[in-house]
Parts: sequence; structure tokens; C-alpha cells
Amino acid sequence: MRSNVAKKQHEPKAASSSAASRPYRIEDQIGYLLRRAHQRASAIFQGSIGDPNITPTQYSSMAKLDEYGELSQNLLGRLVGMDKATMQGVVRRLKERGLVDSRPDPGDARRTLLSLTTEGKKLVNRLLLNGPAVSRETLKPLTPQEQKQLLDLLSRII
Amino acid sequence: MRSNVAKKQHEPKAASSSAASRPYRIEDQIGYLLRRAHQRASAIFQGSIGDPNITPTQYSSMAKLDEYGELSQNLLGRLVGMDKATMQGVVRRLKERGLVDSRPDPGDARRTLLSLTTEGKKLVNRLLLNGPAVSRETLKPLTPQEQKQLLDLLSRII
DNA sequence: CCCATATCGTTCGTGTACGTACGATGACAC
DNA sequence: GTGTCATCGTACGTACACGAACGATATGGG
Repeated sequence: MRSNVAKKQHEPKAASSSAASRPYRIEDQIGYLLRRAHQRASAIFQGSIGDPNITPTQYSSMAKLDEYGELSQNLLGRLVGMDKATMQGVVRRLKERGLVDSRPDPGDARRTLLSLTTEGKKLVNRLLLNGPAVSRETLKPLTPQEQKQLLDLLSRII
Repeated sequence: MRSNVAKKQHEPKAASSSAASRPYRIEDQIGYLLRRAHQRASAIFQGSIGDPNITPTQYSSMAKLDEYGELSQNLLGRLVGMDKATMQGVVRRLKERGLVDSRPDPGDARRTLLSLTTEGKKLVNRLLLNGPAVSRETLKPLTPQEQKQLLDLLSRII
């Protein structure tokens, strides 16, 4: 059936698909939209958080350590929703920069307890001041009511 | 003596430094929610699209090539919202698997024209059948009206 | 006590995702 | 023509993100 298709280089092919009511377009699918929205949110974060070398996951991790105090690496990973293998890389980089310190758990030799250094505390407290502006900028195209709604809907599909 | 702090190690510190009205919690921020939602959507995709070796970006790229026919690498990247550097890796892997073919653009020596191979067409047409189920599963926690609303809100912050 | 099982952190491999830089090419001035 | 500038594809480095496998350590049952 497509053996005789003309070369319409930049136009979609005719909607010959069998979907009766809705034509399944990639750009309308939830996964695609989440990827794009996450891209944009990350870009805004990098540009506005106040330190271009701090990534969103590093920021989340430091904020959680600031909130809870000393935590095991594994528990921190669960709190910020990161795989333990991913967490390991994040923690390694934060330690290399002197923002996070670690010590063995005296009560459980399997665990490593993580905490912010003085420098880490200073940095995260500075970045946290910019956090609201980052979220505000990301949500700017929406009305306040829509913003609340989006946050609610997203939290319910996690 | 029961006020021992030993068991409190996994609770947040008291709100010693919190803002008065709005407590800015990381897990309520749009960037954090987008990251988590995207994680979950990707996991559902990998488990349900029908081929565990095909990633969401590869799927999007192949679907666009199926929809438009032959495209330059650069244009394909714009259509699926991917950086050209990212696109280059995606295309390389698809070519290595024999799913995508390329040839120089006869009219513009800078360009590479991409197209699906016969095998690529067969695969993407099979996967496209599972696409709706993937989206349905990802959106399952929401009512149909909420699903529409989420898609609309997401598309407006991209 | 001893063994099976589970947990914790690490390492490896694969695959995005982007910034930066680079060479080749094309378009457009002059 | 000859520059100048933008565009296209490529290469490299950094940072997620996850699965799989591994060793060390806990923990519970017998």
C-alpha cells in the first residue's frame, strides 16, 4: 500500500491508521509530554537555581539532608526517589566537592551515614532561596489554579 | 526517659528554619514531580511496549519516521524534541540494529536523510499497537477528565 | 551455633540528555 | 569571486537512570 507513496518530505502521511476516534499521535501521549516538560524544567533549574554546577538531583539530595540531618545513603535514595545505583553517583560527586560527608554507621556496618558539610549547608541554604523562583518560572504559563491542579495530578500518577 | 531521640532519626527536623506560611517542600515542586512522573512513565513503557530493547526516545523517533517518511537527522530531532547531540546517539543505535537506514541528501551535502528499514517499519508498526495501552496504564490513577486536563496542562508548560 | 534470606553499598553496562567545540557545507553579502 | 555567517552532523565530557551482579553484613529460624 505504500509502494507508490509520493515523497512528501515534510508532511505527515495521510491518517490511514485504524484508530476510529482518536488518531494516537506521539506528541499527545503522556510519556512524551512528561519527557518534554521535564527537559524544560531541568533547563530552567540549571539557569536559575544559582549554581550551574548543581543538578536537580543533587539539589534534592542536599535539601533532604538539610531537612532530616544524617541519613543512610539507601534511605536518602528512597526519600528523593532515586535508584541506589544512581544515588551512588550523586553522592560521590557531592563528596568530591566537599558538600557532603560520610561515616560508617556505628550500629550497622552495611550502612554509610551521610550528612552535609558546613559548606554544603551554606550552599543549599542559599540555593533554597531560589527554589520558589525556579518553580514559579516553570509554572508561569499556567494560572494559579491550574498550577495547583497540575501538581495534584502529577503527584497522583507517581 | 521515653523522650529519647534515638528513634527519631528518620523524621524531619522540627521546622526550625521554615517559612511562615508556605513550607517549600521539595516533593511539592514541579521539577521534582516531573522527574518522578517521568521515571514511572518510562518504567511502564519499558515493561509494556512489547520490546524491552526499545526505549521511549527510540520509539518516538521511529514513529515519526513512520509518520513522515524520510527526514533529515536534524529535523527529526526537532520533531521529537531532542537535542541534535542526543539525536545522534539514538540514530546510531537504531542504525546498528538495522532498524534505520541513512543516505546523504543529494541536494544538501550537510544533511543525512534517515528512513526506516523494512524491519524497522515492521517493528514500529507492531509497537504502535501497544502505545495506547502504555498511555492508558500510565494515566490509570486519573479519571478520563483528569487525564485530558493533565495532558493539556503539560503541553502548555513545554 | 549455623544456614538461608534479606539488606546495603558498589561496580558494570546501556541509554538518554545537554553543553561545548569542531569541520564541512551552504547561503548571502560585497 | 571572496568573505562572513548560519546550519548540519560529529565527538567528547558530565550527569542522570536503571538492571544485573557482587561482597559484606544483618537477621531470623532451626
